[in-house]
Amino acid sequence: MNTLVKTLVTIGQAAKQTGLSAKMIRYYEEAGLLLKANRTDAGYRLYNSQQLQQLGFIKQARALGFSIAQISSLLGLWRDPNRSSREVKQLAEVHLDEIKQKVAELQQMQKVLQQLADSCCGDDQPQCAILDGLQR
Amino acid sequence: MNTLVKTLVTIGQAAKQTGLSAKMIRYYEEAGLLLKANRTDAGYRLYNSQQLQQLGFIKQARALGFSIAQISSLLGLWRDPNRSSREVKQLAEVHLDEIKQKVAELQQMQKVLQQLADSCCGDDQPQCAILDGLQR
DNA sequence: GCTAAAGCTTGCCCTTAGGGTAAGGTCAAC
DNA sequence: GTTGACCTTACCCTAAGGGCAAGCTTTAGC
Repeated sequence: MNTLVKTLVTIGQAAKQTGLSAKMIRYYEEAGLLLKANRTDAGYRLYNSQQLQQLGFIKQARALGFSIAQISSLLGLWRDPNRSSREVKQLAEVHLDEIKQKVAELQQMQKVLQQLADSCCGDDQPQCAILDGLQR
Repeated sequence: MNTLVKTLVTIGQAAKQTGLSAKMIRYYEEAGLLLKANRTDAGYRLYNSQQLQQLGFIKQARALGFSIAQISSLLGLWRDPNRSSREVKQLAEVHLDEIKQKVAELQQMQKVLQQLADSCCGDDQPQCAILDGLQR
């Protein structure tokens, strides 16, 4: 028994282990985030532990709202031993600004909508402050 | 001169007056928010002031983040003299909850990402807390 | 050894709310 | 009469996958 044998798993196993769907994994490969996976003679994709780790990286990055394009850049830096953390931080801060922007927009919507809702009686009458507010 | 003549405008004029694009107006018509617009003999769409008002309504609602489907419901209530403001308020509060949900998700992302960025030196070295955090 | 179920493959259409472009008809000004 | 601005429909594109179908492979049970 060779302990150096890499344990290879099919896409379904990889999905289970990473918490992604098989569809996502194929999509990430097609999008160029992952190198083309090795295949069995029958054409089944096989993943080793390093590739599983990459998939985990992608999952975490997606969970933080990074786009596929941004993750592509992040992975490039991740793999690059000559990277500077400055580059990574720049990418992160660009995304952070995007998030802050979206939060601000949504909060503005929320504020206006809340005001409209608060001034609407919500009773049986047709008169409605929300509709009036939208008509303006 | 008949002051009752309805002033009709083409789609380009309607776009200018409402701040929408002609493409949006056609899209809203196709999506069923608007009745099919009247046409000139040449097939140009024509809008009267009531239709312009509806377009304004749609624009306000979109600005508050309502989806096309939600706006369809809102317009239905708007046109219905027998509506109750309760129904309108319910729709608004559903959407308000969606917004609050999104804000919460984004703020959670923001928080985590900010922590990672704060712990990243952002210098010339390859060691990077952000990449480490994503790898986890 | 046979068969059924589960797993894998590719390919296609669907989602939101429009943007972009093309090919062609129409209108107004010069 | 022609040029330029405006209008029409039709088609493809976006982001990040989900869902489904048809067909091949592997595995489990008998």
